[in-house]
Amino acid sequence: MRLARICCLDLDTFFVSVERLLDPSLRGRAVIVGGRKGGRGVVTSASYEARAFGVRSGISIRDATRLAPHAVFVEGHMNEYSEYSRRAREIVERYSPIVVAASIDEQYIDFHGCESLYRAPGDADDDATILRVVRAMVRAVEDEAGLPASAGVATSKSLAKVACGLAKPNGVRFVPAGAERATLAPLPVRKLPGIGPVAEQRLHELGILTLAQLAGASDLSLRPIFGAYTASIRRDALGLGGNELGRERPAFREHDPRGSAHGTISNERTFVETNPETTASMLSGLCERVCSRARSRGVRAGTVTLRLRYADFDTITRSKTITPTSVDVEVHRVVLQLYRMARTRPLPVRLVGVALSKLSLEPSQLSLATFDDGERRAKTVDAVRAKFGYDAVHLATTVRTR
DNA sequence: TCTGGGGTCCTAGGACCC
DNA sequence: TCTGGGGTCCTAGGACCC
Repeated sequence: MRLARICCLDLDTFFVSVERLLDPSLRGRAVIVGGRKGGRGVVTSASYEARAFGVRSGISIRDATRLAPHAVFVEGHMNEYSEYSRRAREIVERYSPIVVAASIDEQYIDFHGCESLYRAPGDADDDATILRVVRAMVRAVEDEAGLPASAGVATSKSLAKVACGLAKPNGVRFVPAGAERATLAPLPVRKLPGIGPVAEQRLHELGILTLAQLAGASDLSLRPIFGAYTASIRRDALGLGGNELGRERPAFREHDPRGSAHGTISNERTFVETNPETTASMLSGLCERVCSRARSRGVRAGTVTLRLRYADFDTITRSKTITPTSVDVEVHRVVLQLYRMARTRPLPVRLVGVALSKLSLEPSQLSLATFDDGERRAKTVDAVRAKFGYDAVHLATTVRTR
């Protein structure tokens, strides 16, 4: 028997909320996080007052400036966001032991089996119990961490997220077992997680506008759009998706002492290329950054990828499989090699990026003898940085520009 | 919508091996 | 020298999410 026990909790306009905690004078005003007024970059979070003027996450700061010139523009405080995210999570963990962070402002909570723990005389049934508890949890996040939140509760992870979207702002939406299909049917296809602008466009071309139409479409018509996802997209459109919470996002386990060999470590920078030296220095700095992060996670990279975006936005990647390493100079050597291969057009670049993947765990920290000279040098750099800060040491090829 | 930065996962062709 | 077919790895690109 499926029960509505999966909860998606999302912090409303999270970055804006934190900025308002740091500076209470921002309350009630149009606030846009992402960059200085009129500058480069995109909006990462906009208050509802700013949204009233058409400002959305993802649009350029320039456009946001045009739409809402009266708004307060802030660049953002990433370290504070992580700290507040952690606080919200601690509160949520009091309500269920099964919590998975999907991003800095979104968590999934499994309440299966929690009914008897929370049952109270006034509750009409177990659903009522869970709904009451979720409301209390949302209130606690708001009261104790100062962060307004919304929540959706449903039988599957996908529908819980959709329900959370319907609950915004600052609400709770409960979709009981049996009501899944009716809840999803009238919604535009774009509301379903996994359907982005490209799939939306292609579905529209087929005359498929709602999730009811999507659920009824033939496999043959959906295959070219969703490929391997076809079956799961259809299940989600019917509200029959799975109730597993999935993996914790690795970005939140950077300093996990156990280490995680999963995923990718990447850094990229958009900049104005004034001369070849700026680009060379940028690449060197990115290599240092990703390698430092790899070492802090206790992993080595088996693949190095260079990413390069030209001024016309054409983006290419070049990658190379290597003997696993986390040593800056070794990664840097490969990156320069890839850069020489990739940089073929006579156009300025606007972005460079370095990614490490095919990660493998380092041997035990105790056996220092297993590290080669490069690795021992890198560990010394890490020790110096731990004491004096990241910028205390750099490769000679990384020229400080700030 | 003239477009930041961090990720995940899928596709598809070619190399290489058996 | 030409002929299969399958498996796996590597590489490049792209959709999507927050």
